[in-house]
Amino acid sequence: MGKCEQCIIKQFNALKSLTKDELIRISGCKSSKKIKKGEVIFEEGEVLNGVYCIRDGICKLSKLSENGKDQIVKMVIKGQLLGQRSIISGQSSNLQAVALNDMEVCFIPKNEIISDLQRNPKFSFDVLQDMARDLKDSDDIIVNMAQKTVKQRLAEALIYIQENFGENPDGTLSVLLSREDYASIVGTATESAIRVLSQFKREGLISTIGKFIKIENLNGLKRVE
Amino acid sequence: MGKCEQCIIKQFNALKSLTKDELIRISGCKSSKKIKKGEVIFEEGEVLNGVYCIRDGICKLSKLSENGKDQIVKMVIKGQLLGQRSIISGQSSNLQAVALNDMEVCFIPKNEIISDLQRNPKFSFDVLQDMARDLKDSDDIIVNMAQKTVKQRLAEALIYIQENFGENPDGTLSVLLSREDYASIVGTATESAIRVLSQFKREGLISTIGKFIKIENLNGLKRVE
DNA sequence: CGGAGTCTTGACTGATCTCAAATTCCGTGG
DNA sequence: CCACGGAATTTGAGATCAGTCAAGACTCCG
Repeated sequence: MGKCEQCIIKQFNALKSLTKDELIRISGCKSSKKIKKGEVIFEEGEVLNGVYCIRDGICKLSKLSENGKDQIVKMVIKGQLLGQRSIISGQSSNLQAVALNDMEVCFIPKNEIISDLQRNPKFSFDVLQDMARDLKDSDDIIVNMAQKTVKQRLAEALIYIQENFGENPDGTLSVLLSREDYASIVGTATESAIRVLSQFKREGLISTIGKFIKIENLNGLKRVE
Repeated sequence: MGKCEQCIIKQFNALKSLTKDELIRISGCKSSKKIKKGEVIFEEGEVLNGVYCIRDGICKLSKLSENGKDQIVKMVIKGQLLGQRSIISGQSSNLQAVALNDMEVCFIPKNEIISDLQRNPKFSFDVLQDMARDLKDSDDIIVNMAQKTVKQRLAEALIYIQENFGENPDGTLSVLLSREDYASIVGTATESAIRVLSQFKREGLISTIGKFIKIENLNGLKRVE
């Protein structure tokens, strides 16, 4: 099992602010896990006993709305922490986490994290900054959901995915999402998402290679109204 | 000018976790301010030099969307802190703050807050918990915006306002909002908000006393589909 | 008694949802 | 290697929801 002190992944999240001693202690009680595509990491309402440090892969965080549809609220990627919010607030998770591809994660028990939060102000401030960023992102999403059309939201989602999750050698988006996932991100019916994607394709804004989507005209997508 | 050490308002926010010495220091450099209804506390994009502790009144936090409409993201009430997110992330504010009624606030300079955050883990953890709660609220709002109808969202907004901001002796909602404000909360056109409110009134779910709204049938509102 | 601003209602248009019916894709078993 | 069945995707058509524009009513204030 790897050692946290030497793990490069921590550079990308708040764990980098822990001291060497703290990392060694965490290293001793963490557990590594492999999670397969489609597997549930935790359920909505589940009490989390720790946080996950994502070493590889991507997962979606979603919430079931009263009308029975899933809404994807956030996607978490390699390098980031998962479950911090629930651990900090002490509440059960308000979201479900599902792997979007094969993942490798390290599970760090709740007590370790909490005690570091209360003892290491630098670490705690770092987590605070992460959450401040998340909060700003959420505000933006709220405004988009409330004020923009499905077409605009889908265009922005595609751009966001390309910019944040990267692309394959052939230029296609590296994250493979079903049409239903796209609909869940945008907050619309699956058929509506499909229709808009078809339209983008007809207009030459995107193309498809197998099941993968490739952005052909970034500026065009940005200008969608 | 009042002393923070003795101020009861701090019971309701993270400032309660500061030590007596820290409070005395803050008390020495804070400034009290009165803000009139409708006045702008800070603009979107403005760099904040501190946080506001709200001693009395309510304000709305909104963001201008690209289509020119304001979206209210959150309302902040007596007892809560305003501007923490921007101070922590070090970014300019992503929201505009406008007083919804006459307010009394204390302004605490940025440096004081930051230094306390970095030195007092209990305070820092408290702020962390506040933000964790805000984040959960935001998730819920995203799902509602994406999946619920205008009618449902407006019904929930009315219930939220009653539960969180209280009511006048005659049972009307104590916060007086314009129809445009309601539309901005729900994320819809002013006319749509008006129409739905009229409908609620016809159906006996709410009534109006002057410009004030009174909830007549709470269960009815909860059952709106 | 005028505005100016807010509120209300009507009529129309466009966006989105839903239900239904093809069509394509893909893994499994023969 | 191919046929088959189920799932995902695509398209169509009609119904519903919500946005826009326009006009009139109401309120507040000087």
